[in-house]
Amino acid sequence: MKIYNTLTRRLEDFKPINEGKVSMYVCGPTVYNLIHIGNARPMIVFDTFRRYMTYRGFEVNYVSNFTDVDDKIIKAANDEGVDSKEISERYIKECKKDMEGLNVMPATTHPKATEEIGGMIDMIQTLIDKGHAYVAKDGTVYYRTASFKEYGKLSHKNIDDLEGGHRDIKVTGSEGKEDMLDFVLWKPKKEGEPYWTSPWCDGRPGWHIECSVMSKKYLGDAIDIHAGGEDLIFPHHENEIAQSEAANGVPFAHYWMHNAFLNIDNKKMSKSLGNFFTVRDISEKYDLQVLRFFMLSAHYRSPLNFSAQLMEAAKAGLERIRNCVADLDFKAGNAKDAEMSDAEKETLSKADALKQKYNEAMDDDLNTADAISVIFELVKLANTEAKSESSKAFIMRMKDILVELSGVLGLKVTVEKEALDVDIEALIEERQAARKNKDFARADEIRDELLQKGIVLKDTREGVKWERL
RNA sequence: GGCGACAUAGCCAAGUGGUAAGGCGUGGGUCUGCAACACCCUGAUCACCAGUUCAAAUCUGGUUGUCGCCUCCA
Repeated sequence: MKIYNTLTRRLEDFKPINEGKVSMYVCGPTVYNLIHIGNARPMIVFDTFRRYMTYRGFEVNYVSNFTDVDDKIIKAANDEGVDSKEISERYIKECKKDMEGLNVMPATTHPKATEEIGGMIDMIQTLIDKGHAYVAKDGTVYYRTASFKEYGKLSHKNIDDLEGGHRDIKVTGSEGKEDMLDFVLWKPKKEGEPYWTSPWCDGRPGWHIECSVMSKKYLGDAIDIHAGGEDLIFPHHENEIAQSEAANGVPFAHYWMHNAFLNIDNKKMSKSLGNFFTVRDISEKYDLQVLRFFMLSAHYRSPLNFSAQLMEAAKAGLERIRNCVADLDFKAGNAKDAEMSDAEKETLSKADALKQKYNEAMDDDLNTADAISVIFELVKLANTEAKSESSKAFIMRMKDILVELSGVLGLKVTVEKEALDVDIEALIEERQAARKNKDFARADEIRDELLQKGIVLKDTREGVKWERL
């Protein structure tokens, strides 16, 4: 397995700290609103990575946090006149609902920042004790960036550039800082804000310290992979490294993985541009599996553009895979229990070769676009080779491979078969009779009627098939 | 100003030295009462220029263009 490591800027062979195990931390959302489709990209990408590693036999310990204390949450709470906990709990619940729709597996652990304050205070104290942090007059605790020689190693920035940069925007209210680059570990409460008692002042933690602490607690001082959106490289992940390595004395994450951004109609998604979509918005128009398929159709490190047209294309593509699986299912139901023919065995060996190709694609820094193309090659093979006279064993094997490989991508391609209402069945039978009598007007009438009820009929060589819209 | 990414057919997107995967769409055809599904056929010399090489989309240099980070942000 090769992974592109942001730290070294190159593709590296993945070597876990502990044989056969993967410890992985993915920065989760700040829960002040419904998650947007940009939030969904890392969730889907790294969930797919996790599924693949699991598929390849690794035991994956996957931790993803919820940041549930933050300015935006407090603002949302004040706007609504409710407690900030009410806001965060509400949106954690909604986020989990969206994740389910996207078929993103729950993490091994989903820690919440507010439940880890004790650990944060401990780590901040350690940093102060080691001289990596200091307390300002107002009780704010800052990280002493200059004390960490390797600061900038992830984002590959050099500190002089950062300090002497030509940026006009200066951090305001930074009088207590020794250096402009120092960042907050703990800040004093303001009126109406949630707070915790600490040795320095009543207040709350800075954003960066949360992830360092939660990662340490649930995965240990050194972890295999730390992942998130590319915008987090600086300052968030850079600061996490500074905190964790200064406090723990060992390299933090061995591999840093970052997904590129999702754009909307070639522009960065933002509320001000009016091109802002929540996952919930999309779910009203599409099965969220379509969104997942869409996101995996490009490499995770490439910027991906979102548009209505592309969603339609994704929908059609996913439909092609599902049609194939449904078709195999249908044929299997009628197939005879016969020995597999030599031709079938040969086709299966082709399928196995494709499976190998799929693994190679996924091993290559999670090349899901290539992996999907392999699935389409399998679809073509199945559509061409599976016939009504094929053996059941052959058909089932082809189907299993398709379902398995799609499943590793988190794509559900099987359709739940449900019992039809008796009257619907009667209508289908009546229509068949009408067709036999060449009463096509009546036949079409029935088909339209069923369409109204959301049932689509297809007349195939093997008989009538139906599916729900 | 600093750092970085990208530029492949109508659209999306793999491919990082040996004459361009896959999907969507388009057009034509087969199957079907029709429709849908499926199948067959249909498309690019890889932004531009120069160089390295027997050989480049793939390496080097340059040009142009798009974008991201440097500020809360997936």
